[in-house]
Amino acid sequence: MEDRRKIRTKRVIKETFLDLLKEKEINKISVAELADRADIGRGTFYLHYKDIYDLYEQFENEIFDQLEVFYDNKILNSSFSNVEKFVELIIEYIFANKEIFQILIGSNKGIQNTNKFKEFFKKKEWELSKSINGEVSEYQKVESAFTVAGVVSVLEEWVIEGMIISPDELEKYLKKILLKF
Amino acid sequence: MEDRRKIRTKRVIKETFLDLLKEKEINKISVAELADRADIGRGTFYLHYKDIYDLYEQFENEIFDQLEVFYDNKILNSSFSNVEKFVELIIEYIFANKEIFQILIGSNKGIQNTNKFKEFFKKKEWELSKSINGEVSEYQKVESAFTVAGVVSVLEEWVIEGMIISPDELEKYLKKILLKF
DNA sequence: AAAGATAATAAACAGGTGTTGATTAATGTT
DNA sequence: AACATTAATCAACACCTGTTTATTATCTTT
Repeated sequence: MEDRRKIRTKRVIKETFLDLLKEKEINKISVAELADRADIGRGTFYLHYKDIYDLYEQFENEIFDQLEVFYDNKILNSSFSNVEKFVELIIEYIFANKEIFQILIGSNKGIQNTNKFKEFFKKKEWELSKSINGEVSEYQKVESAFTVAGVVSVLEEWVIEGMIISPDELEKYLKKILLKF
Repeated sequence: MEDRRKIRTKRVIKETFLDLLKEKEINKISVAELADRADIGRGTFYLHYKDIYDLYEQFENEIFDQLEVFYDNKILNSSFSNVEKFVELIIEYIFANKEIFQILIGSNKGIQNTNKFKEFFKKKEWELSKSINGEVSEYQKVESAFTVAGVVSVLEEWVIEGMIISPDELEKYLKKILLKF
């Protein structure tokens, strides 16, 4: 996967896709229109992606891979790794990349919900709790599902509503809530 | 809206749709196939619904309207109205109608997320908190978004995973969590 | 620089979408 | 029972989908 043509094509597809996402919801975007705008043959699109949603997913995956790299690097240099640190870092990253998250989460509305956010937090939550507890009780599983969904939903609503309150404010609130657990 | 033909047509469409949902995911269901199976003209479908997702939404709305009727009736005969009672009633209702919720939430996976569940809980949560607090602080809003998402997600995962733990067990866990707030 | 590999293309395919207009049939109202 | 309303149907429309085929262009390797 180092052929220049592939790289160029995928790049122009992603760029055009982002432009279109700014204009309309994902379910209104057709492969035909995208290919036309990107000046590639329609069939070429299918050489790289199953359909528009597949393109969306791969795009989303790339963003969250980047988020993970950022998180893992920062957390290594941190003396203590806990949920508080997680909240800090994630909020920092989202705020620094607000445009992309607004497009991603915004277009998410109305359709689709693999919910990468939830998956990501679940994974990190598990990595944290693994190091602490050996066995996990049924109750702990439910509690964990609860907090994960809670944090993710708060973050999502914060982004969707245009980040009206400051990152610091949000961080304070989330930490206060998580103190209860 | 009392024309027998309309009622009959919408009924057969909904029945056929449910059958199809048991067989495949919603994004694999075409209007053509549905119309064919239901023995109606394809154009007739569009007399009643915008597309398959519109049909899904209207169907979902009907289910949640029924849930609301159930809830409101029960809560009236209850001496105290609080989050605990909410949890009890919702779990009872979902469990009593598990087939429909499994199809609804199951087909939800992979696509779509208006999330009627969340909307419903939000609404009820607001009705409850309205009667208690006059002003709502920014923190309270965040806390409320957190608990709503938490409860809904726990319920959804319970349904998707096949309701492995008993309704009583789940109720106990959720109440224990909500005690913290 | 030439050869072999592979990505991009255009054209055609059967099928689906959502809409329209003309026609037929069923329904509610008087 | 006759009439006006309105639902259902059918065929046709332009357009989109996902796949395949043969052909051309562009890359990587040697």
